[in-house]
Amino acid sequence: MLKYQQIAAEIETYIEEHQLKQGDKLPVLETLMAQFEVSKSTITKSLDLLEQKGAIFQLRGSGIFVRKHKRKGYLSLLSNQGFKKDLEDFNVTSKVIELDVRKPTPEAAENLNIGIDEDIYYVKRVRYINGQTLCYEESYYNKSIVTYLNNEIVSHSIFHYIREGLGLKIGFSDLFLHVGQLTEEEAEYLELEAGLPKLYIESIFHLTNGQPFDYSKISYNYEQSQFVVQANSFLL
Amino acid sequence: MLKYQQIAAEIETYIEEHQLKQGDKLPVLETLMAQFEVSKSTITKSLDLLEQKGAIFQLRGSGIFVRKHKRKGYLSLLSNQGFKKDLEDFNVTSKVIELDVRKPTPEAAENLNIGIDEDIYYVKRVRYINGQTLCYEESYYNKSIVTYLNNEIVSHSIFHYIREGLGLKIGFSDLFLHVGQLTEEEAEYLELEAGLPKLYIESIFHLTNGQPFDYSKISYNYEQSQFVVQANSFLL
DNA sequence: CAGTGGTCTAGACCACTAT
DNA sequence: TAGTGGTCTAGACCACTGG
Repeated sequence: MLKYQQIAAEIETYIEEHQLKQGDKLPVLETLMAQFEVSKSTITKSLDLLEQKGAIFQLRGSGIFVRKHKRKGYLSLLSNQGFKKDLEDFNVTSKVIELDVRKPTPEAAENLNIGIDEDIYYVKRVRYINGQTLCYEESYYNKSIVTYLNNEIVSHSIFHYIREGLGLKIGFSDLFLHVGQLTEEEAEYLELEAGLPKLYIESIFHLTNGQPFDYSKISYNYEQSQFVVQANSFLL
Repeated sequence: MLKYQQIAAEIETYIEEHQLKQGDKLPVLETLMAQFEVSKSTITKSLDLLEQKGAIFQLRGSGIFVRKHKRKGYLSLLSNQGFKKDLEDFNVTSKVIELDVRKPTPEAAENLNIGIDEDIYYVKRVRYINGQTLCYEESYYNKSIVTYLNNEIVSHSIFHYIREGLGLKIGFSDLFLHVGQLTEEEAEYLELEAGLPKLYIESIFHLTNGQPFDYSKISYNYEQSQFVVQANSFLL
């Protein structure tokens, strides 16, 4: 682990363990430099990381302060992390409805940046959190990248398998969010009524080299859909 | 304007003007250093900024590439920018329903970090975008910070006035997002039916020194509620 | 293994905050 | 105006990608 990541992690742990609150002051730069025995730039990089994550804020001429929101139970939506791993703290299970190799829809081909004659894995799932329906999901995986999937893999974490099993490096994603109403089919899978609200997300995941490998359309149970965004500076 | 911001802006303009697409390669670091006559760290900082914004991605050992999503008409939701200024490109107007000085609700006092006996400005508005209803909004401003508001200010951009008129520096915000159903009152103001979906956002805005000055509860017309998140690395 | 991006340093100098 | 964070430099060295 890199120095600046290590230091960021340690500072975060420190804040956690000492139960520091919003506005509490951290040691000044010089102290931190001495304490961690690194140069100013390295400390600065650590602090910038924590600032991005919404853990602290820095005020030139004044100091470094803890930043914290008080509410629990929200999914953190950060531009540099995507949906956080918070979900994994809960018991998430999946029921596989369909899994096969087929040709992509024109829409899927477009988003995966492939021809409509190339193979993809098609996966349809319903996911549950603590026994309640979480989302209904249709996914398309570029088969020339994600070369193999089976029922076992798909009913657990596909992404974990992609990283660990296939050794691929996931880089970044584009998420498109809408609010809408459940269709009959979605409502049935989510055990809700048609016409009720849904959070609908289309996502495209890319490897670190920019190749898209997964295009998914997901409808979330609105009762489970609450998240927090910690925003920083403003260009407004 | 700082060097690294200036350079980032120029690179972004360059991408725009040359209509570069996802995957197009930018010059290597050494070239950029020479071209802008700055040190490596400065270029790196510019590029990191652009990477955060989702404009490029960098691949060690390979190069610097353009990153772009194709869809238009989405509000960009970035952790380091909040809701982007995209909205200002459209014609947004406001109708003020209520505006007065009063005592905060316990909830507002809690979120503004003040006592329930201190004064706040209470504002209720409906906002329109291109003639359609955009959102219904209830806001509480800490009067000891936002010392004056009137109908004229409130029917235009309150934040613009806070920055320019009052000379305050806005630092960061916490947004809490939910999906839900419109109440009778909200539906009436938004010219929709009760029970239809809504995007509901509670937001708390802080000055650069961490003081909260605005607590707002906003219900968005779901037809206007679509946004994009460009996420980067993964801790998953 | 050549090319390229990433980390880290030591230090000069600048800009903002609070008193 | 003292204290504190932010920018920028020049350069050494490291780590990854792809032919």
